[in-house]
Amino acid sequence: MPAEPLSRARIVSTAIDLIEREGADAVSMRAIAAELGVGVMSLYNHVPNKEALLDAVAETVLSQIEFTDDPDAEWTDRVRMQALAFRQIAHHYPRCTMVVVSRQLRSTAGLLPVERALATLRGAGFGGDEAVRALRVFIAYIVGSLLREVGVTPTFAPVHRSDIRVGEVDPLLFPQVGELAPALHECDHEAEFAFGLELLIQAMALQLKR
Amino acid sequence: MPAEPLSRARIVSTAIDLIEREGADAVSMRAIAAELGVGVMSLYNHVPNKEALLDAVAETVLSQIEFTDDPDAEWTDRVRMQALAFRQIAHHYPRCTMVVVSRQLRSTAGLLPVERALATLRGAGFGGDEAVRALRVFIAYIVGSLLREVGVTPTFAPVHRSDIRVGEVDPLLFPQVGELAPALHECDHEAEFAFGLELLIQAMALQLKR
DNA sequence: CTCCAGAGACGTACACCGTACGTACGCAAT
DNA sequence: ATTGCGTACGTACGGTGTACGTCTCTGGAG
Repeated sequence: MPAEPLSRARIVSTAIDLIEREGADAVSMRAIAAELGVGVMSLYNHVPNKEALLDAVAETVLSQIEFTDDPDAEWTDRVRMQALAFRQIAHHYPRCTMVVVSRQLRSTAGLLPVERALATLRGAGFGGDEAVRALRVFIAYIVGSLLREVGVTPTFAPVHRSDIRVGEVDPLLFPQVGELAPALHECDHEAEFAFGLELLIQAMALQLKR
Repeated sequence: MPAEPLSRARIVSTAIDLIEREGADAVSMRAIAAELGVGVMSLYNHVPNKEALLDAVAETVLSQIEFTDDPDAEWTDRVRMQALAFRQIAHHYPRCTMVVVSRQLRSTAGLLPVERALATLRGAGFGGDEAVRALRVFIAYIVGSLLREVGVTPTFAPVHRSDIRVGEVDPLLFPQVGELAPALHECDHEAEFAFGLELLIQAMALQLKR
């Protein structure tokens, strides 16, 4: 029973599964090897080290973004679509998001979204430098939003179960936080993301008319 | 030579130093203990575990934000000030930024900026839910920007030394990236941050007039 | 003064981590 | 038949966080 021959792809795939199932911290070479029913050191025949493996994880996740780009649509719609596509994979691989975002890739998978976004922005009429600046703003917002969404960053989302101790903050020291506790504790991630995205897109459009 | 008696504050402080000097990955209980000329397990008399220590690091850094808030100023100016104050400590403790940002604090130090921002926004005329939404957008943008700035997130900033191989990307696959490589490889972090921040503030102001 | 309790510093030990290195096996080319 | 290479694997080393037991010191109570 040769069981399938152990390949880089299979290793990366089970790494992703493991991250999604048990979290990024629980990923170890030993755990991955055990999952595959294989000796630990066998992994190193296909992957130079753990860092490279995590790069591959990021790349694989990133390459699954489904861009459905309509070249005839308004640039605002196209930018929105790209941002939402990005968010969608983060939603699909929530525990991998931190790994993806915190690792700069110079590979095709990493550069493709950048290329796409720059093309869209320049097609809209932005100059080269302007397009780069705009892209950076969008990326910052998207990354920040996704990190909140997957719970690494604060903002009181109900990331993990309740300390529904709403009244636990001192309302004398923190009157606003106290009063707005209900709003702070619930978060429709999709709506919040869309709100800020729309804000940015409108601001960009306004910027363009000058 | 009793050398000063080893306290939680001293531990946190040398942890911060160590992070800034050697990076967040290099921080271990043993390294901190060695730095203090102390046994490893002595640390646990003042800190329950490493997680709590990193929380304390985040809290300490956060508590050093200098808010110079002028209650008579325009709310736009006040929001800008708060965002810049936040960025400033990240600039002062670059290697700690990731630690600060990736750890949600329910403590005073973590809640104070939130309280402040909410008060400012509501004072400007935003409703409760609107203020929360606005704050979330700002936080997302700030967090995303800081992560780029300290080099954990991509975007081609010259975070570390050169692969000034500008021509290394295939200009056929990535014409935009190829053409805009110079712009992509240089990044005036402060200007970029200010640009997006202004964009957001203006968009918010526009949102307010309705 | 003695005595004793509590606190803090520390050493040892364990389980786990990434991975360098050496070994064993199967298949392709010589 | 022999050689060589690629792959799987075990062992081992130096690192990690921390549970536990021990030692020493200090500051009141008797």
